[in-house]
Amino acid sequence: MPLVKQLDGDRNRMAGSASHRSDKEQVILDCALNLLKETGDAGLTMRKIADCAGMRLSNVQYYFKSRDDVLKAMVTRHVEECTADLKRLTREDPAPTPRARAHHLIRAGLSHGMELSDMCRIFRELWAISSRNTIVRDHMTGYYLNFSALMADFVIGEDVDPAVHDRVRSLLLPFFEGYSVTAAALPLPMEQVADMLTDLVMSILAPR
Amino acid sequence: MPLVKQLDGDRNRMAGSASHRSDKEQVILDCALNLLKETGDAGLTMRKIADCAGMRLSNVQYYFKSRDDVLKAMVTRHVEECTADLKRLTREDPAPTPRARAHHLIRAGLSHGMELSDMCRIFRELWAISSRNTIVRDHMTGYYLNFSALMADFVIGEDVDPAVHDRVRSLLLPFFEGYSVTAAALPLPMEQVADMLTDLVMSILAPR
DNA sequence: TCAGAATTAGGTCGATTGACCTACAGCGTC
DNA sequence: GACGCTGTAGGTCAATCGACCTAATTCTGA
Repeated sequence: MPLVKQLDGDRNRMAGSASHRSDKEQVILDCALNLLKETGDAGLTMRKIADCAGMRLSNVQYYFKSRDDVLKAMVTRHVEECTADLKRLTREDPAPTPRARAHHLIRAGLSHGMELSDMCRIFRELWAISSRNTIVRDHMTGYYLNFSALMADFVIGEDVDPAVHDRVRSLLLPFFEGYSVTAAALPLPMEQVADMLTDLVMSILAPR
Repeated sequence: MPLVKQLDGDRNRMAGSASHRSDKEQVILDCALNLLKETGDAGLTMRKIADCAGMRLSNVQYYFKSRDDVLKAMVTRHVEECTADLKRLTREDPAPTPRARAHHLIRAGLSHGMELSDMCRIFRELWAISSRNTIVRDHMTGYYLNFSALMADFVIGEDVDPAVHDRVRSLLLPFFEGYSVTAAALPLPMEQVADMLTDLVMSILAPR
């Protein structure tokens, strides 16, 4: 049941992901993420985390000796999960053509922003925090680098012209993130935006 | 630099020396915006505002009776200034072709995000706050509606096919906002992203 | 079985916060 | 000269914060 930190280092060595941390640590990070989403950076306090997790303040501080440690671990886990979500999506859809794959990916990406999902709320907080926190900023940048490459791989494969690959990444990543904060102010419904963006991706793949 | 708030009705107040009040209010809002940018929502406190503005806490509270009132006034003023900036930009550039105007606008828009400008830092904070604050969210949505329409007007004029107008807005606005948080993770330098985005806008104007 | 490590309980501490309050100076008006 | 309003000063208040501390308790491995 318990077994905590000694194993942490061991597991983390392997291929850099998905380490099994203790149950309590997971509960703490769950609560921290939830609090960040609901109340923002200012509302994310050690006491509220303890309250939400059903433990004492000192116990939370036993697992994470400072608030900043909670933040770091929380961000690390969150971006890993987002990456895993994308990988799952790309494995699920066997669409045969680049256009079909692009459209499927784009619809999924935009629908997150459309509904102001939990994920988007969390990212808004992380963007703000990353303005002032180098560690969070580095995690975000690394996540985006990986995420955008995975998207382009899915849509057009990995062995096409690298310049085309780069352009697809440089279109999809900013657009997805920006859509999540501007969706409510756009004149077109999501479906039409998705169609337009799909067309734009295709125009990159086959320039006139 | 200021010139924004004059129109809000403070002038035609009965008591004399009404401009005194306006001046102090502006100083307070300047300090609040600066604090938001530097220290985030959590670091924006009434006492720090007073400290920065060189007045007593009670004096700040005389002009804005609660922290939330400061926030509202600050956001109102900020989005007004950003809109004025865009209008200035569109008036300055007399480029004759849609492509030249689009490129000029895009270069300006992306360069903000590229350098993590003050404006971008503030918007990151506002996005986070707007997840939990209806008033801020409404101000942001209104700003984006107006801003994206101004951009499309500038690039293609106001009397083209409304569907084309809507598509240009729906491409530029999300991309600009998203670029400001993903620029560091994109494989292409800003210039190439600007060229690509310009091409994409033109492909919307003249579909094959 | 039992020493020591892992975990939990229950505080204390100084610092900071927003809201609120009273006092008072300067001013124009009645 | 009394009054009312604006603006400023200075302070109180309960609430909350992160960090830290000590002691008890539970678990584990030799």
